[in-house]
Amino acid sequence: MVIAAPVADRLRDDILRGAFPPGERLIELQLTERYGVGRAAIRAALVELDAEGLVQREANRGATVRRISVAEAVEITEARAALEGLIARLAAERATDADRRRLRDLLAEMTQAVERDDKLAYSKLNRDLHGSLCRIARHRVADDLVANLRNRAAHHQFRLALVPGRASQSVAEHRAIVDAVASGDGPAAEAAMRTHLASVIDVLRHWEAFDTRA
Amino acid sequence: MVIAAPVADRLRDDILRGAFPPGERLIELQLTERYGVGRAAIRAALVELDAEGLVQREANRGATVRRISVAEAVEITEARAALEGLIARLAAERATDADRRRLRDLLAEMTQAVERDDKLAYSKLNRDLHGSLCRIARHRVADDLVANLRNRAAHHQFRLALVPGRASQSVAEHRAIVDAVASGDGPAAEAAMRTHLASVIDVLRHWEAFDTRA
DNA sequence: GTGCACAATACTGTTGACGATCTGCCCCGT
DNA sequence: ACGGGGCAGATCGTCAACAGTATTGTGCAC
Repeated sequence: MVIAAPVADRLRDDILRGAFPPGERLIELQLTERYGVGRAAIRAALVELDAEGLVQREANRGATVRRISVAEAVEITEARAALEGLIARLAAERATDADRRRLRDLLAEMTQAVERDDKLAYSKLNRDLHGSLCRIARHRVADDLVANLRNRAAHHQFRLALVPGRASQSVAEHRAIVDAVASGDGPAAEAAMRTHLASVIDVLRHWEAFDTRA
Repeated sequence: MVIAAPVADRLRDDILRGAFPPGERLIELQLTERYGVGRAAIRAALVELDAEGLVQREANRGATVRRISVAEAVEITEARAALEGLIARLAAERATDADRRRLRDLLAEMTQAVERDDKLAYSKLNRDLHGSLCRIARHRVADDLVANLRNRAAHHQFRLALVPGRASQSVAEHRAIVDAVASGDGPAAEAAMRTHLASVIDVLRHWEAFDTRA
């Protein structure tokens, strides 16, 4: 976390980009070869990612990439709503004029991305916007927690971007957030962020009903 | 975290109960003797507690018990307010009749503890009440995050209980929370929980102004 | 007395090997 | 054919030893 742990960072990136799908076994000796470090370093990285909730370790059975059920993704998003609500409120109170301009620029780019139907760019801009709010809010504790929660649900977030019609609704919700932050209205920003994530939860719940049948 | 790591648990308990004060160096060889395990196990425990934010590790310089500034305790409590607000709301929606009775019993005991001026019992009941709400809310993700945040700020929480007149105000705030949860009013429970933690933050901020002078 | 180079110390970081435990498979009996 | 016991392979958990790095203490020049 604090100490430079390049191995954990690389492994985390690989898991998030899908190099190791959920449920995949993470065998220490294989990782040793892949990253060119000793088993002790791999072990430390696995303990760290276990604490982050990205991998699961069982005694004498090794580590696997943690599977996140839809129900758990809902919980994660609920927690995100609470914390990002706080962040949005603080961002509204602390944003400088430059910050406000930057948020509006990001929103404009998002709108264009939706018009171009460029899901990849939209997904990136989405992350940028949430990341910018975190930076503006200057709240280390909440930032770290939210970053972790986002990582945990990353797979489901990716799936979300592919839902037809989702992007246009999402951009409208983000517009409400940006408007509230730009006008310095903390409570409105918090409410808008909660509304946004509540709509994400709605989509997830929809899947839950569907997936449990399949 | 998931795996049985008795060493990390014991070390965490020892840190929380003050056996290792903030800033204390945690030397691996000494911990080896204290807990009767090899250095590898100690190392894993330190990585785990580092990820939890309880200890700080620096490259080639070892681990120390993390010092939590008052400013950081404020941030931690702000994040707690957001998450425990969610928990209180869910608890209000999900509490059974037995849960409601139990909460009222705890509140009655807290009132008596304040009348007896029994700060130790009050502190324990305080933890029990928050813990009960977490259990009732049945929200694993938020529970885990809150438990971690509480641990991180444990020292400041302890100091809080010693402020004169604090207990009577605190019990009034808890009464508002319990009343809202018992009557099944989710939004009111969330608001009451936020009010409670906002008053905790007020006390912390008071210290901040005082401590930075000293 | 003070500042600096240098050596001694203490501790961490890493490696390699060994024993313990679990999993999958084969063989055998029914 | 099917189920259970045992064997072999794979993998984790642990330990001891070595190398590398930061810190502390000492002596010397000024």
